[in-house]
Order: sequence, then C-alpha cells, then structure tokens
Amino acid sequence: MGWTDERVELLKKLWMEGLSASQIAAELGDGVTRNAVIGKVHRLKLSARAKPTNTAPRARPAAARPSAPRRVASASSSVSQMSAKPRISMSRPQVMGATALAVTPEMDAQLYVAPAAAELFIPEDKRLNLLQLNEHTCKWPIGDPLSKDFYFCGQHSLETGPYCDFHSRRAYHQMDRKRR
DNA sequence: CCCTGATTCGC
DNA sequence: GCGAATCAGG
Repeated sequence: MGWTDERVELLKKLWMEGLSASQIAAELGDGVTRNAVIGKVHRLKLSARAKPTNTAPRARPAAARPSAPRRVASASSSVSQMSAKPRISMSRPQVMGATALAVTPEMDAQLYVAPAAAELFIPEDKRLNLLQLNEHTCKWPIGDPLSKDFYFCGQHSLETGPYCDFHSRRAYHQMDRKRR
C-alpha cells in the first residue's frame, strides 16, 4: 500500500504529536516499517520537531564510503539462525526512549505502576563466593567486595556471556559503544 | 541487548 | 519517491 493522502496525514499528525517512528509505523499498519516512516518524514521535510534550544548542526559523515558492498547476503550455510524469540508485538500505547513524549489521556491515567526492584534478591543458599564460581554461574558482584556480605549472583549464566539474563542486560546498557 | 532518528542509494 | 541497510547514538 502506498502513501495515500489519508496515511500521510496520519503520519504528519502522529509525528507532530511526538510519537516515535516505530510507533507510527505500527499505527499505520500494513507492514510499514519505521524506516519507511522516517524516510517519508524526511521527504516531507517535516523533521525537526520539538527542538527547544537547537544548536547542533548534526555531525556529517562526510560520505567516506567508496564502494562498500551493500546487502551482502552470504547464504552459504543456511543452517543455524533462529534466535528463538517470538517477538510478537508491543502493546501499542507504549512510549519509550527520550523522544518528545506525547501524553495521551490513557497514559497519565496509570503512569506510576511499578517502582521496579532495582536489584534482584538472591536467596542466601544461592549466593556464591569467588571460589564457587564456575563457567555457568553469573559473575555479577553484589555488595562491597571488602565486606563479608559480598557475594556473586550465581544464577545460571547465559551461553553468550558471564552474566545471567538480568545482569547481562544491566551490564550492557552502559558498557560497550564507547571508545573503538 | 533493547531502542531512537538520520543518511545513503539501489530500486 | 520509496525504504532497507547502514550509521550514530541512548
């Protein structure tokens, strides 16, 4: 389905209201991706929304890409893959990211739902000291390393890293993507 | 990892 | 004009 007047209008409206590109894409439906939305937004020249104190000219990549082979689809071995994550869809009215939020009525209705525990509580019988760690235990340190109460998470760690699911997410969020 | 918008460029 | 792939960032 192409960009009918109606759909373009809806796009403009939602964009101005501050919804993210992916949210708008979901709203439009019909397999519209967030890239499609962003692309359209640019073509319509209606980018730049809610820019209070704008002084950032935005760093230009300066186009230093000679002939990088695009869409290299090495279909040599089509085994493996499948990251087993049913990724259905997100409950729509969700608003995340630090974009200009559009406060809809149904949102402020139940804004403060869960304080969300800052840490996992590890039962004493599951806590591990340094010597008890092995390749399958989460090595996330908890407490003061100098204290007697210090221990490691000890839950079963992921195959992809030294931490359990919970702490792996926590570690990544701030780590990586800095200094390359 | 999840996500955001911005840009490029083959179609 | 379109949008996937990429880039740059949170």
